[in-house]
Amino acid sequence: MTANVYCTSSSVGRCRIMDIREIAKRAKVSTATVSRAINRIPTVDPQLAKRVWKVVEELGYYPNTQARALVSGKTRIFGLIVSEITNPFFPEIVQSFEDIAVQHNYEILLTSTVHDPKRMESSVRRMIERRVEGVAVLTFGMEEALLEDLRFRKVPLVFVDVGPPVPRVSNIRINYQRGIRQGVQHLAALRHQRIAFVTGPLVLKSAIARKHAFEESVREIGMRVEPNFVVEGDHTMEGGMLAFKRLAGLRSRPTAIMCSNDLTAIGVMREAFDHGISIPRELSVIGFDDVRVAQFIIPPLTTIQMSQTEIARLAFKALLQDVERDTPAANGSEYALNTDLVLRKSTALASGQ
Amino acid sequence: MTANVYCTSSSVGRCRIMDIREIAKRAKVSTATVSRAINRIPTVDPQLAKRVWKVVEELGYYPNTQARALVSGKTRIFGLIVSEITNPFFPEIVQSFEDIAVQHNYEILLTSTVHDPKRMESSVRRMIERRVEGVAVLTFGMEEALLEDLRFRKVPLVFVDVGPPVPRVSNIRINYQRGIRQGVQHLAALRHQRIAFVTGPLVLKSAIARKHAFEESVREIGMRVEPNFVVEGDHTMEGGMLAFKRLAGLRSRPTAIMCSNDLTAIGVMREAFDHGISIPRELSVIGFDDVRVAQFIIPPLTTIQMSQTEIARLAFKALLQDVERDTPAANGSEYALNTDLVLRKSTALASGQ
DNA sequence: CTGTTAGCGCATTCAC
DNA sequence: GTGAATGCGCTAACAG
Repeated sequence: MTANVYCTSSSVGRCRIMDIREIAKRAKVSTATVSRAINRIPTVDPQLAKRVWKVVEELGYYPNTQARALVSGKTRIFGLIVSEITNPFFPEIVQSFEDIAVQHNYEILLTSTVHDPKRMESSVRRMIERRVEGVAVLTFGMEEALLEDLRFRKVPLVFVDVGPPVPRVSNIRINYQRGIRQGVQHLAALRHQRIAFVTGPLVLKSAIARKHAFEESVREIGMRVEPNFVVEGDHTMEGGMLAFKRLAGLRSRPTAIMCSNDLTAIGVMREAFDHGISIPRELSVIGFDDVRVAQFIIPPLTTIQMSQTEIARLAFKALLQDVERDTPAANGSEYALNTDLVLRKSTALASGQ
Repeated sequence: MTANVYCTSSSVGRCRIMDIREIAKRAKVSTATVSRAINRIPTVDPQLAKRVWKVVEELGYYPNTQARALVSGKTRIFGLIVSEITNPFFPEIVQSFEDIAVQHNYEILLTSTVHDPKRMESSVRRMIERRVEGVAVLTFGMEEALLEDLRFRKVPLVFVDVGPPVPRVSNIRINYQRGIRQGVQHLAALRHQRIAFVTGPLVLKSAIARKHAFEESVREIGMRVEPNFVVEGDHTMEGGMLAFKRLAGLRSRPTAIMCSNDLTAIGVMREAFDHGISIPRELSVIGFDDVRVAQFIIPPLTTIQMSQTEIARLAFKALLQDVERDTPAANGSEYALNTDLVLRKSTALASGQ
């Protein structure tokens, strides 16, 4: 394809890109016909359509999406708000989301809040300004105030895990209990009596939910949760290291540690290594998320999987459904997502027994 | 801020968002004045400006960027093409790039090629359709054909590392030699005689450049490169594992392995672990990139750092400069970026000596 | 089935 | 310093 442009003498050194009129002129049809041909409206005469496409190809013409959006009211952009793209949990989702978006001719407006309310606010503003047709919120529990601005504008929303049960908002509910129960029972079966849990930042609903799931799972099997064994982390590797230090300082140390996410687990393992503690021989560790790198660290991390691909798929589906429906839609849809333990090499029989 | 909208009876159940006319009406000024006020044109009467802003705030009005772009010809979008967002090297760049973009009121159109020529092509198409004002290409060496389409449309481009020296294209040249030489000399100082190198995919110019830098550095200190010790990887952890298997199968095994990127190094370490080989006691490993997780794996990875923040900063700067210049710009700018060894715990004295 | 026409929401001429 | 009018590139009525 030769991407031709034509230059007007008036525009010094600046070449005007083709517009629909130029295509129409060269194909000897009206602009309306060009528009129809390009949008593959079936009622257009195949002869003409072919002529149009020929010119389009020859000149490397690409419709101006801004103009298109302006008149049609459809921008074909979905917003994607994540807490931080540098958390390895998110890139997989972004990738999958993009894959699907490309298939559906949608574009993505990706913003991250970096846990900063100001950035959260600006994210929402950017979404509104660009007139996204829907927004997937993957912050796992930040301010719901933001939501109001979007909801008010009737922008379809899908929340992962933490969405409030308000009308017109879809939710992907995650069954934390299932995977975490599997983890706890796995450790119990390995004769661990002293199981610790490093939480995420407890301002996040998802972190609270995981903590509750842990406590519930422990109680289910007739054990009690030692308060000292539940320490707050922040879902970073540094936080995991800090948490381990606190745990290591205890008189009676845990023989197993479950973590609210994989980064935390990696930090815990790293700090344990610095303390000369061998994993899994002296300490069992279980993560959460199953980020890609989890299977490559040493030892490979036993963790609880939450399918990133599936999250992306469901989120996109929810948004697309809302957009394609012409009736305003009474209630958002609800999706459920399971979590499951995946066994690797970071757990073993409790040593002291 | 109360994001008011007004509903017309004609639009059943659908509320019209404010437009500039509605603001003008309520502020009792013309649309031109509203436009000027919003764009902070200094010649507008402060009284009127205040009146306009008051209404804007009250109604939660956000200008329609599509319309704005259409008339001004400026979309305020920069494209960012990466090879794959799931490679932990990129999220940091994306994050930094976004941070800067937000400051400058730019939006990012992020696309990944996933090493697929089709996706590369569609990336370029998406960029053109959305009329981005510039594109940063961080694929480290994919087809340059794509470039033509953009270059032809006079879209400012900045390449990292692999840009051809064509007019109107900026480049961020990376000094691989510097960091890799440091790595090689570090290993030599540790008395390693048998140093292997796991390359990236050799279709990538950046991978070739790293390999050359390695070979050159080895020769510089009077050693020769054992051909068997240079094996091709693919910049993934799986590739690293495979590469190590090949290296482990050699009669005379290397005592140190340098890798073309950190993922490869992590794969190598992982496979070495499976072979019961202890790092760094029996094998020294050096990575490249210094991704965040490198400092948290066990043992912490000695690697060659290439500042992701700096890459993002330079790329954005190059684009912005091109955009703000009104004269078409003869030649793109050239930037240089250094690489440096960062010592951690994955290297040690050669054991067999 | 095709062409003509009228906006989409805004920035930017021009008169005033 | 302000307002009325024009057009950015395209789609959707409508008329033919």
